[in-house]
Amino acid sequence: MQPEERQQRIEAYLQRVEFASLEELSKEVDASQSTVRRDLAFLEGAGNIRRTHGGARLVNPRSDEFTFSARDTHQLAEKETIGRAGAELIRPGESVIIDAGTTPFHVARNLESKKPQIITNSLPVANLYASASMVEIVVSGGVIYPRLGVLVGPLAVESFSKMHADVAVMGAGGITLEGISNSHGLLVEIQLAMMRAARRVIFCLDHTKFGRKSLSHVCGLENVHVIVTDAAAPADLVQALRANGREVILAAPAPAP
Amino acid sequence: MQPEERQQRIEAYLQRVEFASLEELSKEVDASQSTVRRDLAFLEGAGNIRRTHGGARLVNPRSDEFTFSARDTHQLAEKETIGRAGAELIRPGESVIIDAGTTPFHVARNLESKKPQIITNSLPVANLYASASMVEIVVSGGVIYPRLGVLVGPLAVESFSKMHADVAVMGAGGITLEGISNSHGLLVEIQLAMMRAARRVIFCLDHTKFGRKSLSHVCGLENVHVIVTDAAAPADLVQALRANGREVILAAPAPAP
DNA sequence: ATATTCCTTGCAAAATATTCCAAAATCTTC
DNA sequence: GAAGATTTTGGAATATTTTGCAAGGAATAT
Repeated sequence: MQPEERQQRIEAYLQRVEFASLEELSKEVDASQSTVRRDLAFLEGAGNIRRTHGGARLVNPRSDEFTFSARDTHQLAEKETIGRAGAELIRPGESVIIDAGTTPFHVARNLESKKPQIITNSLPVANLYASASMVEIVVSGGVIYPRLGVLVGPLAVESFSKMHADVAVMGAGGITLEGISNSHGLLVEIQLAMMRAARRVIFCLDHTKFGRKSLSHVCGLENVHVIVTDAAAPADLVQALRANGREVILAAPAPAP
Repeated sequence: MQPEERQQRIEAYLQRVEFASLEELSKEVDASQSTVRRDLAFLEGAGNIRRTHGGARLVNPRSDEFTFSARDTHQLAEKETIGRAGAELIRPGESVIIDAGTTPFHVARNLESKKPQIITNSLPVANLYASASMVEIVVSGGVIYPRLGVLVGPLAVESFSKMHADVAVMGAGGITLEGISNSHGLLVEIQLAMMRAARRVIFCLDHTKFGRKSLSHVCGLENVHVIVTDAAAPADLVQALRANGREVILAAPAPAP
């Protein structure tokens, strides 16, 4: 069997089962585990597959920044790190707009001690503090966009255009020197309304978003005040962003206790 | 079993039961308690789960855990029965306003096959269909009222006053011949807006609400078109309501499967 | 206050991954 | 075609991660 064919079969098989062990795969394509490992390493590089201890799993192409799958181990450590660093930027008692998306979600998680007023269109964020009375949380109206758990539509836009907040904590699908972009056109309008409603705009993006352009252009860099990312962000782009006048914060992993 | 699969199963199991002990979980996934602990620590980091002494619980439960659960558990069967009967009254494709509260929640649960458009200010209801694309869900804006998971405040009222729906499925704290009453004053204004927005108003109340008056008066009976309750409702009051011109439906328990 | 249960930490064993090497297969070049 | 170079493959040795267990300490119950 040709290597290419073998890799295709591995991918096809994972397409069916979502997850498979090494043994399973090596039997499926009739090759040694060493070979399958190499194939998986290659496929992982291509981005469609994710290796884990004991096997490999399909990385759902839809599972981008805005998809809240429970099984979202995508850059989890980085996002949590960014979440902590992002929360540092919020002063106690401020009103904070939290965007949909997993990275802003992690900021929200670390916000409890600041006793902020949170305004959001993200159901996961809303649920986060639905039972904790420390945090006041305002939910925008809107139609639920199925897989994302985000409220969208005119009602959502309208909600934000009537509000004012101290900070907006935003997420996105990509950032370049040309600006911010994200993968869901529906969200652009809402994100713009959020940014208009806030005095300070913080974008939280893990390093994989750097240099990437998603489908829809959101805004240029002039609307962005602070960018929080992790240490693995490409140094050249970070430097260029700083030269452009943006404050870029590289979040350091939590110190070992 | 692979770590990822195990973690998924833990999460799936918690989806079902909302809370589980270490022993329970370790038996469920057939791993040592140490391993389950580690998995839980990881899942907690991901934010979907909260560890407690003796086990773990879901952070954003898919049901009405935070509503009135302690009081509710022994009337669960009745409410489910009422929920089924209430759902019968909805025609396919209608737009339905769902009130906050556990009984309307149970109606919502039985509504999937009708492919309705749901409009609600209840987070539990919103979460119910957040990932199912069969049902379109519109969420009103508002401030989260902590333990109830309801959106309240001017934003919520305003949302409903701008909408029109076929039916409103309502809950309440009590019903007498004088009308409907509710224990949370904050909700009254919103309930009135909901009722104004709908052509048909259905109240779903278990038998314990009959003859009871709660703190705040909501409305007289003239605004109520249908009342759904369970078979244990006091016969005299039911009769009086019917004499008053209300349609009262006594929901019969579901036949054993 | 005592007892029990539960959580954390450190450790050794098992499972899995990585690296290295030789054999087989494939591709170059003549 | 054949000899040699290059790549690919399978296996073995070595690292790393994960798992289960046990001891000590914290939280909860009696």
